[in-house]
Amino acid sequence: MAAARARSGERRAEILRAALEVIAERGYRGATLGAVAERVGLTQQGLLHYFPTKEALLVAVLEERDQWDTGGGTREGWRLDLLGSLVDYNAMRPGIVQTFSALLGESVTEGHPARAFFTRRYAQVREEMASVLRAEYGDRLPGGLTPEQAAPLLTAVMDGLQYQWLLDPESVDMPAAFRDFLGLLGAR
Amino acid sequence: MAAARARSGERRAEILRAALEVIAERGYRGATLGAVAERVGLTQQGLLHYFPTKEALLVAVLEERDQWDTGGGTREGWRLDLLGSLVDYNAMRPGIVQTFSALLGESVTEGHPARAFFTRRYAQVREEMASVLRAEYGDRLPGGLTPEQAAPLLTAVMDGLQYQWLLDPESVDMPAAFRDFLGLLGAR
DNA sequence: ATTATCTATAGATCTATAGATAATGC
DNA sequence: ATTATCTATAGATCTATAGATAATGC
Repeated sequence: MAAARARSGERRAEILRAALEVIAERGYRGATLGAVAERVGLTQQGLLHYFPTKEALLVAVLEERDQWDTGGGTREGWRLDLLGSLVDYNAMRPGIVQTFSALLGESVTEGHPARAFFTRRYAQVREEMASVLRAEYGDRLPGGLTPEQAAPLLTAVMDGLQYQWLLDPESVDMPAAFRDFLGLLGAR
Repeated sequence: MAAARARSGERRAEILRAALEVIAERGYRGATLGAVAERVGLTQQGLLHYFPTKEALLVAVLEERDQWDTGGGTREGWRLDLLGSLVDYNAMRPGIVQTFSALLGESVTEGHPARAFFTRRYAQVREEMASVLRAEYGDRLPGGLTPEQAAPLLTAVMDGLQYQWLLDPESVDMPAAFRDFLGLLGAR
């Protein structure tokens, strides 16, 4: 069959895309291998040929998502004014934001396979944020905080706004609110 | 049996406590009626005598939790300096925070029974926060934002810090970080 | 009578394993 | 040979319904 001509790498990418959608809709625990398989025209058992367990599929989704989040590059090179644009960009991708937010919420439950991933990720994001802030402002921001104090707040605002926005996009202007916060950090 | 002497109201309260624990550990979708029942020494079918469906149990948990969150009273009467204490208090109740955070995360998925609850709740919390801020500062906070601009940020910081703290309590001093943020809002 | 619980069980799912079959690449 | 898929199926669960039994409150 012509469709079967797709190389293995493409098939895996298709599956990851489908998994991202299904997780956005139902979370990881609520997602089923069957639902993901159906979206790519495979049986559930056919899908297990590419990812041997449901957990392996989640891990692959997380690894890919972490790259997307940084726009392909590292967060290392970021500048503060790019953060606002990142939030603009996220506001155009509700599906991705929803996958991420659903997984973050689930990850605090016991034995969740994404827990270690998120713990590690946040430690890293806080460090990178602090370093971006230090590059911009030095050891003390105009608002009075140190980069290390501001970093967890910056991260918290991004995540917290995402939930409010996902639940009620009409009422919450996520990018504007985030810029308000950036203004607060940088106001002298 | 002596244990059977507990009145129906007490039994329901026991079940709600157990449900809160199980949801903290596994989320709503991951929680099973059997696990909740076991904790109160009932069979799964016995539990369904008190709450006819799993969803009815969740709704009851949410209603009770919303009261706890306000410390028993309304949020209406709050003053800004009490918010810091609320976060101190939350830092002593990781189980409750975890239940709440797990449900919030799940609630953005499709058809989740807590979704309407959270949407309503956040609209209300933003209004109440704005009104607290207006009572304290008038139409413009020292940091330069209006109460309506600051309210979603305040809410976002609380929620976002909770996730970072649940994932890594050693690395995140949630109450201190929240006070840093309050300082930012109120700094002239 | 009503309330509290239990046993039995139907009816749905879900993940993962086993093993067959067909196509692809040497 | 290896890769891609499929059918069959084992083995676990899970929610919810039906109906019995025992205790409680009039």
